[in-house]
Amino acid sequence: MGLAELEYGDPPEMARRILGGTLTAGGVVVRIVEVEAYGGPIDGPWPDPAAHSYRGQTNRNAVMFGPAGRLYVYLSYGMHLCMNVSCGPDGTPAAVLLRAGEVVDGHDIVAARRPAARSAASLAKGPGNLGSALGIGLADNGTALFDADSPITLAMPLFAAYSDEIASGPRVGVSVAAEREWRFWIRGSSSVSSYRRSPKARLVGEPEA
DNA sequence: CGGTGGATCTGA
DNA sequence: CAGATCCACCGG
Repeated sequence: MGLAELEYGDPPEMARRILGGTLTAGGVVVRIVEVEAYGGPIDGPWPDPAAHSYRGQTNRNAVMFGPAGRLYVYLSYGMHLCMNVSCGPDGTPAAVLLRAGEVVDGHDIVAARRPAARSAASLAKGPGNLGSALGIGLADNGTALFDADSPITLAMPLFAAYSDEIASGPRVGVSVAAEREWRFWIRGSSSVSSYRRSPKARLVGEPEA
């Protein structure tokens, strides 16, 4: 069963549902322990100025405007490939950014890809490292994650994490809508990335320095 | 802390 | 077209 067969919730709800799910790609299995929710354009149900889709559809973000359960890959800061799962109905962009995971299988493969990792817990810690751990490329953009024949698949958790196991806070690196607590992680996981507020982050109405 | 790095978007 | 921006990471 994929996202499309479930009833849709708002992006934070979909983000919570994905927590604890497992991503599989080329012999590597990762359990997702940290995510962020992103909405869409100003005239949609979840206006979100921090979302790539906020200013409308472009060639890069087109996947988020399609059906749910597809992988949206983008290049961040010129060097890191980050992964999102589209989670809105077809035509209504919303996405969940996959920020960190615990490597469940394929440690050797990941270790070879991530020589800089200093511990097992940091192999897929942080969105760029997660993409690197799974060997994701821009060519994987658009992959149908709930198609068993896809090279990359996402399995939803059999049981949703209890809400007292999930913590939330402001999104990382987001300079607008910083008051919105749309980042979720599994409390106690050592693979959750360390929080860094965007250097430019301001709450709505907060005066400019 | 600073250096690194490239696709993408915006507005001339 | 050039310039600004961007949902980071690493080493020191």
